[in-house]
Amino acid sequence: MSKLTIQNIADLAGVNKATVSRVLNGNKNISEKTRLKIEKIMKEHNYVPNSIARGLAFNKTFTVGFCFDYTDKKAFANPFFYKVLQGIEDVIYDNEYLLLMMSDHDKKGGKSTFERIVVEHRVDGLLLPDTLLNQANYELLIEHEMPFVIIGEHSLQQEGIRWVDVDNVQAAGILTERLLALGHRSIVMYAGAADGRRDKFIADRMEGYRAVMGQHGLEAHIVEQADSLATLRAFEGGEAGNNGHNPEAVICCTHELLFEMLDWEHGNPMLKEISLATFDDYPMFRHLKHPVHYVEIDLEMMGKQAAGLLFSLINKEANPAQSIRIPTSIVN
Amino acid sequence: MSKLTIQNIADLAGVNKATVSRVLNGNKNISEKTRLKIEKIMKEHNYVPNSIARGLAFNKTFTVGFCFDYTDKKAFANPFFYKVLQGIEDVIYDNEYLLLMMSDHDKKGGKSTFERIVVEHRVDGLLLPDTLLNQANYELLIEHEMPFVIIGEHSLQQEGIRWVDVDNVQAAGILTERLLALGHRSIVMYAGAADGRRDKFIADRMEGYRAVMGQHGLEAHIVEQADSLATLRAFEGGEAGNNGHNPEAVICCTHELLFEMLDWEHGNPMLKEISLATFDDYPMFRHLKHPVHYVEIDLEMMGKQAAGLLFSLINKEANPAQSIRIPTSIVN
DNA sequence: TTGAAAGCGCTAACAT
DNA sequence: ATGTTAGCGCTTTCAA
Repeated sequence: MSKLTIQNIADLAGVNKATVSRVLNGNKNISEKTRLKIEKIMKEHNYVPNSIARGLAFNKTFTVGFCFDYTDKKAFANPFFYKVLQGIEDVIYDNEYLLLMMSDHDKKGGKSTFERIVVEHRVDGLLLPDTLLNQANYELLIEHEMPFVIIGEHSLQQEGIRWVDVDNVQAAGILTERLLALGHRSIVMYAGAADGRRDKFIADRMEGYRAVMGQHGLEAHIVEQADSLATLRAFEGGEAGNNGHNPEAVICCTHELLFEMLDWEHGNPMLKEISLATFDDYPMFRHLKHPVHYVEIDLEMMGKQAAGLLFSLINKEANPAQSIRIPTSIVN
Repeated sequence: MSKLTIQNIADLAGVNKATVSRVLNGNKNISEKTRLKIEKIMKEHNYVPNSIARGLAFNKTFTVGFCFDYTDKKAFANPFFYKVLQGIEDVIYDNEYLLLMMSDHDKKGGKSTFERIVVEHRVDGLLLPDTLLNQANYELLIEHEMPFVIIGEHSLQQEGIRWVDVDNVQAAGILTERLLALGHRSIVMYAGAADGRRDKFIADRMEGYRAVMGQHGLEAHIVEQADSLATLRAFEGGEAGNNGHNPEAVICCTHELLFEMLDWEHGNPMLKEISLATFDDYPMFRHLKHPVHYVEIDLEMMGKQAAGLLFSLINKEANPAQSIRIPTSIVN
């Protein structure tokens, strides 16, 4: 039974519980002799301090929250999610912390889980995807002085928001370079429609693509709406005034767009002639009907950096790192 | 600032903090008048009780743990994981609980996270996959009187272990029925090699398949090891003494086996003639080079049932449900 | 170096 | 119906 309290140990050792507390917290003011005696007794009885009581005294939870977004399938049902998680866990466990996970479920009438966790101070800090940092959540975090780090670059314009993200400009750049190296010249980027403001990560990918195309003296063709290969071609023809041949390569800005395209073109022989490319690996790529080029992202590193940054905020370290951009590499 | 304590509210209301505590906990012994007054003050000041202090007094954490297994990709990188999770969260949040997630990371030297959480009583109950319930973990849970429910049927022989699982016997049965309905007679099950003891869920799938084949007067052909379609055929020929034609349909017991097969047979025209089937949906199935039949599982329900069962254990309800088997249905 | 005592914020007898 | 008081298990002054 782990019902042992610090008082029990103190009694067994014939000392005051304050003394036991001191060995628990590595206090220097204690004789080697009594420290060893107490440690021995703690081992023998498998004593484990009650972390709740500890938390109450310290006013800490020793827990970091990780909020995820069910609606963001991309970030959840694929390796993105768990590789990042693995990185996060690594550093959290190293710090003797635990991970509280939540989705941003709205509860009918009551508070959302996110709100509850912040308001009740159930965690010492929070990691959350950019998609979940809206104005309301932001204000809540600030009001309750809850340290947080965004995973994915935030689109909110507030100063002082720390985030960790893939370097999407660079990623789009090397992806474009790769397609150029394969001999392609007519490279189209399929970006998807922007409802309202364009997502930052898409905008960055567009930028990286444009830059590299420009460097090679080629024209960038970005398609927002499409529903067939023909649409991609038509756009290109209209925009650039060339004679409307098929693109040699298409960069899809998200997996969704890629799969959408594959759905349209199922069985279309023209597809075979086209190089497809996108961002982030996906374990099923090798089983697809069509090969796909993609950039590789060190997601575990991303998780580690995010958690590390969060801890430096939690511990109020002097000069916490600024926001961090993770570079990507191309697969062969 | 959420620095308000119960004492502050008591002072503002001109009552004792015990009275405030009573309205917090819905105690009946309180006049409508003072209750309303206190509630008003709490609202005005956005008072939120400190859940750690609450936990200390109640000796509860108001947190349920969910342990997952990184090594089990099947249970993690696909919808299995998050649909179950969604069900779990639903009932947890309804109960005003929170979800602590962890992987069973072994820490060099120190305790694993699992161990820490159990020993430190950081949660009131635990949900964990069968793959993680080994003898050591089981004993730890019992020793610390930690309520738990297994997701997936356990293979440990201890009595009184509660679990929630898909009815794999039934699932294999209806899958086999479906293939028979398509006119196939030569149906092979590819089960994969059993290293050590055969996983329970595979054994169940084998059983369901055998039963239905038997009912139709057909011979069951279960292949454990294979590395090509030819191997499947050779086995069939050797076993049944027929002339070694290709199977008309192959049921792969896991997604891994299915993908393995697709890898072998990439570009093999024979594959086109064969119906493939497996368990659980997978969002990429429709993009595969080859159509796949599968059974549908109400995973959200599974999560809800598991969490519900756990709560009845945590709350020491009189007659907690026994282990639960979730039926599956076939997709059309 | 060690002990005594107060306090973290809340609940729960026991009084009144 | 409300107040008083003693914990829950730990940390942390302040004394000794």
